[in-house]
Amino acid sequence: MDNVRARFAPSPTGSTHIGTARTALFNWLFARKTGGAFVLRIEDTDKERNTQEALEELVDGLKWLGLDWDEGPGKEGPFGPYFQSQRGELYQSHIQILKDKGRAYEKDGAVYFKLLGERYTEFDSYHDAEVEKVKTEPVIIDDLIRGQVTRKEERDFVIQRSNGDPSFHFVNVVDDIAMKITHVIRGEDHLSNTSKHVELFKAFEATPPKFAHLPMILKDPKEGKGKMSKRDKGALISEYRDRNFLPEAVVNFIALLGWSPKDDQETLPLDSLISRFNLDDVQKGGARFDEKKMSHLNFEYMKSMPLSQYVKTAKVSLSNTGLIEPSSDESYLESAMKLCQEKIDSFENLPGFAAFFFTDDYEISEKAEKKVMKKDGAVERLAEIAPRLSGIQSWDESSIDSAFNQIAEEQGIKPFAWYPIVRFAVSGTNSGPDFLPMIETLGKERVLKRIENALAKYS
RNA sequence: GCCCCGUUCGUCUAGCCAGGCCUAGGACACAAGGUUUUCAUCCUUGCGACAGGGGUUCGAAUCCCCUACGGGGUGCCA
Repeated sequence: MDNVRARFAPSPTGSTHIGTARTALFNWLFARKTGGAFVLRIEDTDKERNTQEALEELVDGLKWLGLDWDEGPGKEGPFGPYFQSQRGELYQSHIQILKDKGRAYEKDGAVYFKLLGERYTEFDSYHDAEVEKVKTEPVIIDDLIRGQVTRKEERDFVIQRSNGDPSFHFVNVVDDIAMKITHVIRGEDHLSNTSKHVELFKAFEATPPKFAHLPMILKDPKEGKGKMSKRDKGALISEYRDRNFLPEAVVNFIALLGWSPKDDQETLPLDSLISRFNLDDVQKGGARFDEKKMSHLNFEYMKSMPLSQYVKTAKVSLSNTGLIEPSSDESYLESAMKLCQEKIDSFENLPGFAAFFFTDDYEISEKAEKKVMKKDGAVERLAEIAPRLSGIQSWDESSIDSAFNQIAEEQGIKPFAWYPIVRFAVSGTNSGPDFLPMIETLGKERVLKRIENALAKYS
């Protein structure tokens, strides 16, 4: 395939939806895969609904996901401008072309596209009125995912609204022609409209591009019926950014919604996605969003991050919650994060998981308290281990280990008898990072201090 | 209503176009067990699907038809 030109043509009317992001991703992947161009075109013809904030969010979102464009806002190319609101002249001249050909006419102040064929009127129950219809030749939509789809348009449609704005169907086609778009990859919700577009391409004597209609992303049935909407949980990509999900994981996840690499490989970073992506492998049926799988993928990426980068990202969520200062001890932070990295699946949960490393004001789990401290002998265990730990000269994992082993041996029981109690005393919970390294990292002073406090509280 | 598209484990999917290798594979989730008995990690095992009915065929998840169900469209929204 030479000279592939794919485009992503969103209209900035609200927050960026996960389905919108996937459409962008698939276009981008296809362009990168084929060595073609990825064009970002802003369809802002609906003046009432478009906002600057929505545009910024869209652009930020694409950048965050790592999707760059070859032509578009901020990156002018030979077919600009890339805002439809700035292409009025082109549309006007094309309205005129259709009028000159006798394929457009005015009615009620709007301009309609005129279909070819025998006209008749019929009662239409959906519109609850007599409407004029046209017996047109069937239109064949060449769809890379669904094969050939045949449809008929039977009513003239508006190409310019009475307020002077050209309509979506019209600008879409005019720009696809003008920008020499070869492949139109978009949601299945456009499939039924595509016959309108093909009629328009034909009227302009242009070859229609190849189409690929992506399956819809459906709502969780618990949330209702239909396609996922912006109000649904997990629907907005800004949500993932705000929750500190890794963009690589989000991209990977949405790529797997409707597409599969055909083997058991699932953790696919952007460059693997490019090399393996293929439009033929896109699923036809709708997909449902699964937050658990999203988290799983996020965890995979979190585990494989280099520690230095993990720490960098962790700092953001830790300082947002006030747990660390910019001046905090870097090496302490690093060893604490090393223990967290293998345990938790999102940076969102990090503050809750790791708070005790950074503050004495961490949360005490009542459940853990009941389970661990309310047992007979717990306080005694804590009291007898304190002097042993206090006696350790060089505070490292193996010394701590032998302190526990020693007392265990003397009493003829296993060292694990002490673990949960000490863990609770120093962290307020019965779960967390691996025990010994955690104790080492916390440091002798903190550990002893907290055991002392616990003793005072529970004695 | 009409038109178009779809339907494999709870979920994402492999297999379908080129029918036998499918007693339908993987992942997430879930459950049980294990990991020198923290644990949200890790490992093992388990659970679990071809929407239904007809046909074609020696043979169908794969091809055809019907039904059911789901989705989309039917706007001077995109």
